[in-house]
Amino acid sequence: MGPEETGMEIDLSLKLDAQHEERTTEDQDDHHRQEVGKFPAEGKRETEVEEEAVDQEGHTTVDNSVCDETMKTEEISVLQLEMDRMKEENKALRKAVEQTMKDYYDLQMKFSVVQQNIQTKDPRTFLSLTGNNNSPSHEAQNKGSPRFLEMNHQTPPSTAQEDDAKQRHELGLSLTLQSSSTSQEKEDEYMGNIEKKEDTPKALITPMQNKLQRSSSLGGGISNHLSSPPNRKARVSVRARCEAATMNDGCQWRKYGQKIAKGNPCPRAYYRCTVAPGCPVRKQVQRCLEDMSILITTYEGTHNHPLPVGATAMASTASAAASFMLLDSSNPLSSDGIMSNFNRSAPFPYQSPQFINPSLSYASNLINIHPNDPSKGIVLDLTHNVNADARQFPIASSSSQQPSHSWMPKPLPGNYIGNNATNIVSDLFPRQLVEGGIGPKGEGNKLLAENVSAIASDPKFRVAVAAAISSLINKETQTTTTSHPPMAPSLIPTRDGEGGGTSSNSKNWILESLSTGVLFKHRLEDHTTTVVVENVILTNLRLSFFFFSFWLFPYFAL
DNA sequence: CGATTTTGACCAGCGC
DNA sequence: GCGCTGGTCAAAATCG
Repeated sequence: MGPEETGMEIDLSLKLDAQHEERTTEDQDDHHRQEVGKFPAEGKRETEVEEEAVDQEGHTTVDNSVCDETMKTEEISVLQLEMDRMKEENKALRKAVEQTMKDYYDLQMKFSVVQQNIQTKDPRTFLSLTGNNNSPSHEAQNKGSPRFLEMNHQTPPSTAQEDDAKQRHELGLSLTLQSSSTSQEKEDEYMGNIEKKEDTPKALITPMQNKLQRSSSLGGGISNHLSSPPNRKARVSVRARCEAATMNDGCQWRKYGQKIAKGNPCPRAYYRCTVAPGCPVRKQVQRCLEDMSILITTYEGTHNHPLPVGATAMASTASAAASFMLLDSSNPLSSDGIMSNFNRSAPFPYQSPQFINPSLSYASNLINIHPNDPSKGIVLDLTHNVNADARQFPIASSSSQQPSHSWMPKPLPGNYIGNNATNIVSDLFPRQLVEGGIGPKGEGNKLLAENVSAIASDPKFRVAVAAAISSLINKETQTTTTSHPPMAPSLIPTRDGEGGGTSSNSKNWILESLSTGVLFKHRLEDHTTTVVVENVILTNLRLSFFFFSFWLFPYFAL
């Protein structure tokens, strides 16, 4: 598995070989000494032997026995020479291996020192997806020196296709390293760092890979590449406006306790999952002190059962968020290389989002690691209302370099989460390209704006995206073209009577699954708008699934 | 009557 | 060691 193991294997085999060779050599030497007992010196050189033979020949009469003996001696000498040469070679190899091992351990030491330095600098981490944080509360939370988890899209599109499999393989490898480390020491170290009051038996915690696979079997499917993380409880807080006592997330919960927590007069309720007996998942529900309409739900743990359809997305989100937690560099795990691998192999859609487009402030309001206590996990903030605050659709266009459109014309009253979801979609696919067969620039912009608005509000687009992501995640990479995106009416809510059949605008979505992404073609009267969702999905299935489920979650939650 | 909720008791972790 | 706090347990109450 790991380099350590490989190294050990090599080392071991060579040592065995060496021992074997040495022993054989010694045996043969002994044998040689016994057979050719009259040679006084060990390892006598061939010339010397020959000389001696000649000397003997010169002084004795030709005798058959002597002749045989001489031939034998020559043969043995040749063998001995061969053995000497092999010994030398073996010595050199052993030196090389020792040097390699030494270098490896040196590097390992240096690496851990570097990791320690990084960790001691600032334990606070803020995970930002898109841009600046406009929320005052968030600004306050982010005071100090938060360390940004930059997940840049560093792979150029041209090489992305080629590197894709490699990258995923690499990611998988790094995760495998984590989950199946043979080093008991590392495991102990890790177990000491994770929540010490883990009351769930290890065996009960389902590896995320299995879980995601199960989830995907319900929600559209995800293939492999998701290696099991170590047994760490996922902990995700969701802030959402909700009038009811608890958010409907699709799972069955049973209340088992209630407490008045310090600092908040609203009681905190404790629930456990009752979908399957022994399911370790818990959730805590508490109203926000500042705004009683906000319900803070904290999920913890991993389901040990297939999820009800409605719960799939949320649970997947929790799982994926948990995997984000693993990327938190304050986490001991990341010191083993997940993060470095992740940075290398899992490019994030935005190039240093904080500095590229400050207006892309949305998702940073949505997802962050608990600012005061990273151990509390990830906070998904779904409470922000959507207003037309110049939220931009991050696209490039053939007719306009910087199109600026409000994403959704009107927020749906009382449906904050749904609106957010819509925006999430825009943030999820930042590399979308819209190529319109549009005329002059000004007019083009206008048309483009209309198109984009239409696209944004088209439930079919969501269906198409969902189907595409499902199929991609589910794949066996489909290279064939699928016309008319498969409908998933149960997943995507219809709005204003739309959905299901022909949409009101006679929109026609064509979905093509490309090796580098997904292509959506949309015919609106005489233009065809093409939306390409590139690479974002393919490059990192974990991220993609997180986004995917995050995007769909609000539909289930309502 | 079984499932669920309520609620006081209990326990463990943590800081002083 | 003690007190505080968060989390869980389990018996009683309630609900459908």
